[in-house]
Amino acid sequence: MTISRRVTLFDIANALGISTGTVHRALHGNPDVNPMTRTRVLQMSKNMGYRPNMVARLLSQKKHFRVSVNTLKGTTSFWDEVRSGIGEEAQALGMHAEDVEFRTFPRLGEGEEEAFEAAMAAESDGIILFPSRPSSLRDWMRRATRPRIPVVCVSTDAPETSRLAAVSVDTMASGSLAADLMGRFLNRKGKVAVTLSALAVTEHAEKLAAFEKTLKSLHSDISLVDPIEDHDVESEAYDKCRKLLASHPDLAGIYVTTEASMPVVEAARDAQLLDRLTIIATDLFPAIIDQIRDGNVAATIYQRPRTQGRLAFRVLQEFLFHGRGPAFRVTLAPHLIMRGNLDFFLEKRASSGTGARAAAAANDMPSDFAYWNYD
Amino acid sequence: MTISRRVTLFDIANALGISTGTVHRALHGNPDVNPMTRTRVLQMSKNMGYRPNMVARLLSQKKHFRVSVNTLKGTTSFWDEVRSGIGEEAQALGMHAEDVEFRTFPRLGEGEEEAFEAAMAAESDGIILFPSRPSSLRDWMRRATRPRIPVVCVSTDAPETSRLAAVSVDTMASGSLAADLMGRFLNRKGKVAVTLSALAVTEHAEKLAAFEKTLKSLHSDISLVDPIEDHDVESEAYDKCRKLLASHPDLAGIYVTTEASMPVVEAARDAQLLDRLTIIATDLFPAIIDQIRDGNVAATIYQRPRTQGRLAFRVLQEFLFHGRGPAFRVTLAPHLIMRGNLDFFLEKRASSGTGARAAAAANDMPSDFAYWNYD
DNA sequence: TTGAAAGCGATACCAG
DNA sequence: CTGGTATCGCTTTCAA
Repeated sequence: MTISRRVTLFDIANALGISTGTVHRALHGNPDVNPMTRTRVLQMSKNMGYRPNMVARLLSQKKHFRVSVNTLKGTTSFWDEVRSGIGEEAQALGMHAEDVEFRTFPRLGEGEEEAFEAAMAAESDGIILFPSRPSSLRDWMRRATRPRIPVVCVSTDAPETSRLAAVSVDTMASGSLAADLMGRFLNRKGKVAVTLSALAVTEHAEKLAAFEKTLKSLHSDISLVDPIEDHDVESEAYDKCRKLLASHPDLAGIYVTTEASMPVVEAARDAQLLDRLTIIATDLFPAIIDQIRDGNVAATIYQRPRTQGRLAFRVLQEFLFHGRGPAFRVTLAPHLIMRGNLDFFLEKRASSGTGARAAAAANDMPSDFAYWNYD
Repeated sequence: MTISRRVTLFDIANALGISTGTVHRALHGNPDVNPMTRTRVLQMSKNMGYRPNMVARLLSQKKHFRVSVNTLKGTTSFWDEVRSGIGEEAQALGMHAEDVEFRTFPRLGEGEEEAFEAAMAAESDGIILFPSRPSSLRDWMRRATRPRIPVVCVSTDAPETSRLAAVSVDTMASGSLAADLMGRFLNRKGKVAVTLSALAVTEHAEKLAAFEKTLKSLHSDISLVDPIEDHDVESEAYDKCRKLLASHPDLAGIYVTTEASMPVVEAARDAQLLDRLTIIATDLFPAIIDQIRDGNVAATIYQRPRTQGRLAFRVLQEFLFHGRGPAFRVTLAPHLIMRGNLDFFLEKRASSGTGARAAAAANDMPSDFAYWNYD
């Protein structure tokens, strides 16, 4: 049996001898429809295997959403990548530049609220944001002018807010992978430490927990000292690391769960311990590249910011267009980058922006070659 | 300056006092248009910042493409994953099940041509296929009834054919990562081997080359013996491995670039060398899971078949809808799976199919929650 | 509670 | 070469 043409609203209406308007209303649970006709429509729709044509739906709804992207200013390449992932997906889905408004704030917790309120004031239909201070976000969201504006968190979750979803790396997988690698690199013995921003940050606590658990179960001869909290302050990270190395001169490895691996490297270098230490870092940024090349950092766990951005946008637009969700937590498997495969990542990343832009310039048309650079 | 409404074809036509038809033709390089009007249109379109509405375009084109997916039968979970990735993306993009026809062939080079011709006979608008015998594919494509049917290769490329694109893992990154890991796991010394299907297969040759190169540059004290070609025959892999282990009893590691890691494990076990050997495998399938759990396989380089499928579909549909391409080679960074993070991958994979299906069942509506399971 | 009809923004065909 | 118009499938008034 071959179904040649797709079944449309019209087909159902026709088969039932009613109008497409009624079919539409029945299918969408509109209260003003005779229960009798509703069941008949539902039945027929099922029989005929009706599936709505999303494209037609979008066109007729002529929805032009405006989304605000509130993230940290771009010195850290992480957020540049996130933004470019969002931009790519927005283009691929045919959104215009005017529809995506980027608002940045300079530092953790600084200007974040202003950005949020600017987004509300601009009547954004949805917000993608980095909740640098989850607890404050909670407050803003509660007393927001429009209470149910969909918010998607990137990189970090903001628990107990009414956010639509949170997109982040799979923290458990990250911590576990780091632990297993560490164990192997150290020949299954030695003493290791973990640094993180704060135990109160869910993601970091999870990485630590996973790291610890995997170490215990797979490499039980490796011992773990107390975690270091740097509170996102470079000097604190450095100082605490120096102290750590002083009190544990036999330390064999450090797993840095945040981007703050440079202070750790520097502390190790200043303590003359750098070459005895196996460092597993997180993410990719200019300064760490050389450290990987020089062999000071054994590996880094790449959280794929571009893909995080892309997913965040998809989740949001899925909700905006189809009302689907919430998707609570969307997690992403991290990539492992070592000296061996470092260059391939750098290449991929470099070709990315330009590739798409070149294509766009060539035909003077919007490009959605986003998939070129899928990582 | 705030642009309130999107500029449409009609706006341009209006501003110029001409019709939308002419604007459309001018914008699309139609030869039958006065060069004078064309430049005026192009100019105006640029000034007004026109960008086509993809949704409207799709609807008006009302193209119902039929694509054929020709892959290896599903005992290997690899191809099941590829197919499900294709299916997910097809759904997400609003295609119906009838529009994607899966044709499978039982073994390498067996029934492949029949599948290809069936696809042609069925008047498919595009084909996604695994070119198990690239050279034969070349012939079929040359004497195909319809000469320019777009073909996207998955997993392996078929060079010198007029294929639209090939989607595969980044072979260089894979080989390099394997090499660096191997070096670290072995403390930078020892003798290692590589197994592959055949040197004639580009992808395998590339993995080997990258492995060798990275070994040389990063771990020069590790020596590499001649590669083993198993020609996709399990017994050949086993036999050659036994021979290898007999002649090199001091072998410290093996990098298996193909899915055929079980014969290697068995050969090593039968030679009583399994626990002295560090094996780095490729991909994830039922049998290997236990080997990873038991510590017989140190790590596996996962080629993300589901994502390969997804990308293959996107490339094809991009071409079908917008005439874009070719994209020659689309590569994907591999994932590293070890004992530590194995369970997270299994979980992700498990929740995938069911998650989407559950959601679909729940609202009795098509689901495109593909992003749940982005890996 | 239902039907009829007007869009949404592009494509494509037919006249002129 | 260009204008006019039907069309794609769905949503959304406006009457009845």
